[in-house]
This record gives sequence, structure tokens and C-alpha cells, in this order.
Amino acid sequence: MKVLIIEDDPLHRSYLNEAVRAALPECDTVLEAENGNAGERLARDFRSAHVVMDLQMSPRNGIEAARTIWKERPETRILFWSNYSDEAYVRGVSRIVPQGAVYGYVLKSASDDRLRLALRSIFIESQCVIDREVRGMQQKSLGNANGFTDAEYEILIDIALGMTDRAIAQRRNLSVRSVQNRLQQLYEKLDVYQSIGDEADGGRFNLRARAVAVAFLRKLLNHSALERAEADLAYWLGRQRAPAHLDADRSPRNE
Amino acid sequence: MKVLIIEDDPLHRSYLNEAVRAALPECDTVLEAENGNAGERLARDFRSAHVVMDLQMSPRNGIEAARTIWKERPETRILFWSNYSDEAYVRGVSRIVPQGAVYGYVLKSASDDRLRLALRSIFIESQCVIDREVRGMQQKSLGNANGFTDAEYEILIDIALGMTDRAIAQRRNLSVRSVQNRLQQLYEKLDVYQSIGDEADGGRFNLRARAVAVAFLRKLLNHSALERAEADLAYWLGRQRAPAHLDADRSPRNE
DNA sequence: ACGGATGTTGCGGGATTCCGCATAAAAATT
DNA sequence: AATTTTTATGCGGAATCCCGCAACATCCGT
Repeated sequence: MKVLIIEDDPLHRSYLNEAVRAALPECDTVLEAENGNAGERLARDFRSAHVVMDLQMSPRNGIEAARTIWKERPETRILFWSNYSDEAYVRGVSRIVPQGAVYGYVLKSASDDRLRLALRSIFIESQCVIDREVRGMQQKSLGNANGFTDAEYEILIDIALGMTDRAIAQRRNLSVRSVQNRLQQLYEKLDVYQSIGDEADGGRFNLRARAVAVAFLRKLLNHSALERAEADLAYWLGRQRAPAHLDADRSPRNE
Repeated sequence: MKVLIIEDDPLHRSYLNEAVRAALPECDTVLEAENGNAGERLARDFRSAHVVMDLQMSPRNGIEAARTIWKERPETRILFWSNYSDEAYVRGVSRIVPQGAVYGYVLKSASDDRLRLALRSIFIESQCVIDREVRGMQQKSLGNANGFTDAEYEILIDIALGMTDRAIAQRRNLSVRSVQNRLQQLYEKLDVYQSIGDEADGGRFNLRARAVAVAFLRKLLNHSALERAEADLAYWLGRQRAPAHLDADRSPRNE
């Protein structure tokens, strides 16, 4: 068995290396990569089916690397080992895991023992292992009890990127009013209001900007999520300017 | 000599511990804390004059901890050992270092040797050591060639928090128009425009929101800077609602 | 099929933002 | 001291944003 480690911090990398060797005597080769790009390449060249990776790396973070690895070989087993349980990461991961894939998500703060267990469960027993803390986040976010719809999350990202209502409408094929509607929902869910307390106009908030701030503070958004979104946006903008051969008829009957 | 280590990651903590013992034979005691709060307490109780700390911790990050430590004993020597050279961090640090204090800033990606040298320079030779990469950032940001004035940075934070022009004006004792003026400057420096290319209205940006997005992408802002700002804002809002005994006459002749 | 829940779209208006034009005041330069 | 450069402020208008009201469309369960 071969295991591929993708992690940018050398200390953590060598710790993982030891942990893997200790937990998996059946593992004969351990490969190491220090960012997403190198990781993808190694995964491809060595057809490794067992990967342990960090999420926050540069260039090319874990989510992006995992996506292309899974695209090439969906049966690859990936254990995400991350410092954070930001909703942005959790959502990012669960967005890309293929049907029936075996994967895991454990925090770096977990004990050696837990890590060992996760390694064996995922690579040997084919069983998913997701840290309690992360699991909680998943439920809260995906089960839409307290969390956000995909539509809401989508619009959150759009305003975080600084798009206007109209631009969002174009991009998502909605009317401007619908966009504003969704914004209202978002503001409610984020518990964002213009006025602060009961006072008349003590401190007022710009809702759209405030929503982004709150989302960041609550870790619904983070740097790498923004980066990904920005890249997507740039791509879309490119298509926009190009002659629209393919996507005629994709805009609402609005103006 | 005693050295206090403040670092939340246990791996890095023990690595630092070893590095300190190896670099400083004259050091007889090494204390460890795993967040800003604990670090402040230990620093106070043991009057430690030599500190090595991470910046990104929770609760209470390195900048906050360093500020109170330096407030209590400005001659304390602090080596910041961080993963990132975000402008938000660099600016945060250089904002709080007292006159003539000895400190250092080295990245975790630096070699063992560089770390060893920094430790000896700062703690023994009383000489500041700042990583090349960080130094570059400092110049770019503080020497206002390409960088931002304090005024601009201030307003950037205010809009990132979601405040309206009027609220910012109140808070900073400016007229609303002046706030808007500063916003114009900010937009220019961030290279932010409404329209995208030459097209009529292909994709439009909400400048205020876009500026925040760009600032985040360029790492002028980051999560912990936002958290600090949010705390300051909450404090200010508190004072606002309270009976304004002391600060009458602090608002411009506007309205 | 009928009522309900949810989601989209239009209209309209008040509040805010964006910003050009213009005038002082303050600061920096010469 | 005189000139230039920055910064603060006001006025006004076009474009946006925020959002209540209302008309439909779709989907679901009884």
C-alpha cells in the first residue's frame, strides 16, 4: 500500500509521515508533496489511492487538489487533516466528494490516537470518519435548520465578491428583484439589521457589506473560499465578453 | 534566562522548545502557553522578558497578547513566529511595538538556522530581526509609495465592518462628504472600478463591497484583523449609546 | 382539485452610495 | 512668504440599494 501526504508545513508533514507508518504497517511507501500542484502530479504519476492532505496550502489548496484527484480517480480515499472547521471548508469539501467515496475529515487538534484510528478506518475498513466538530457543522449547514440554502450561499459569495444586484441577476439568470429577495433572506439568516439597538440612528449598517463581515466573522467565508470564487467570477466574466454563441436565451425577460 | 513560548500548535510548540534550548544554552527555563490569554498570565506571573509567539491563536491572538505584555513591560523582547506575512499582520505588529523595543518577525518557513540566529540576535544581542519578506511588506505598506495611509486603512476597515458613510463620519469625526472622499482614494489605490472592461455594462461592481473583496484577496485584511476591528466597533457602539458626558463637541458642524 | 408553502417577477419610493464641480483650510514645497 | 499639494466640506444628481405590496407559477400534501 502506498500513501500520499500533501501538506505544506514540514513539521506536520513529518509528523504525518510517522503517524502513517505507525498506524499502517501494511503501508510500504509514503510519498510527500508540499502543495496542491505537486500533490496532484504525484497522485497521477503513482496512481496513489490513499491520500492524506491539509486544506490550507498555496499555491492550490486542498479542496482544489482533491477535486481534480477525485475527478481522475473517484475511488481514491482522502483524509483531510485541517486546522479549522470553518463552514467554508466543510462546505467546500462536502461539495466535491463523489458519490460513495470514502473520505475523512479530522482536525489537527485531534489526539494521535484519533488520527491513527481515522487512518485505519478510512484506508483499511473503507469507512468514513468525520470529526464530531465538523460533523456538527455539516448538519447545521446542510440540513437547512439553522444553515444556508445553496441559493443563499451562492448569493453570499456574489456580494462578497462585490457584484451588484444586476450583475448577480445576469450571472444567475434571475431578475434583479429576485436577487434582492434572496438578499433579504440572507440578511435575516445572518441576523443583520440596519440599526443597532433601539436608538434612532446611533449606528447604521450597510446591510450588504455588513452581511459579508458577519459571514467572515462566523467563518462562513474565508480567504480560500473567496479566492476560488474570484477565479470562477473571472472565468464567467471572460465568457461574458466573448461572443455568446452558445448561451443565447439564458437571460430572463427583463429589460 | 527564561523564555516564554506562546503557540497553539503542540507540534510547533515542542519544536520551538527544542530550538530555544539548542540556540540558547544560557536559557535555563522554558515556559509554554497555548494561547494569548495563558501567555499574558504567564508573562505577568513570571516577569518573563523573552517571548516567542505565534500570531494566529484563539482565543486572543498574538497581537493582542503582545500589546498587553508590552504595555506592562515595554522592555520585553518578543519574537513573532508566524506562518504568514499578510499585510494585516505586519501592520498590526508594527502598530503596537513600543519606542525602541527589541523584537523580531520570522516566518515559520524559515530554516532552523535562521530561527536560531534570530533567537540569539534578539535575546542576546538586542538586535531586531525581521524577515526579508516581511520587511518588504513593511516598506511597501508604511512608506506610502504603493501602500496605504492610516486614514485609508482606517476607512477600509470601517467599510469592511459594514458601516455606512454616516456612521463612519460620526465615528471618525468627519463630514459625510469627507468619508466619501476617502473612499474614492481607497478605490483608486485598490484599483477598483465599476465597469469591467470597455464594455457598456457587462459586469458591474458595487465598489464598497468590491474594495473589501480585493483587500481580502490581497491580504490587506484577514480574519483576525476583522475580529479586532469588530471588537473595537462594539466598544465604540457601547459608548455611543451611553450618556455622552465627556465627548460633547466632538462632532463636525454637519446637520 | 383546492389551499399552502415557496420562489420569481414587477412597481414604486425612500435612503444611500458614487462622484463631478467648487471652495476653504491645512500641510508640504520652494 | 509664496506656491503647490493635499485634505475637508458642501451641493446636487444619477445610479443603487433596501424593501413593502402584489401578482403569478410551481410543487406538495390532503
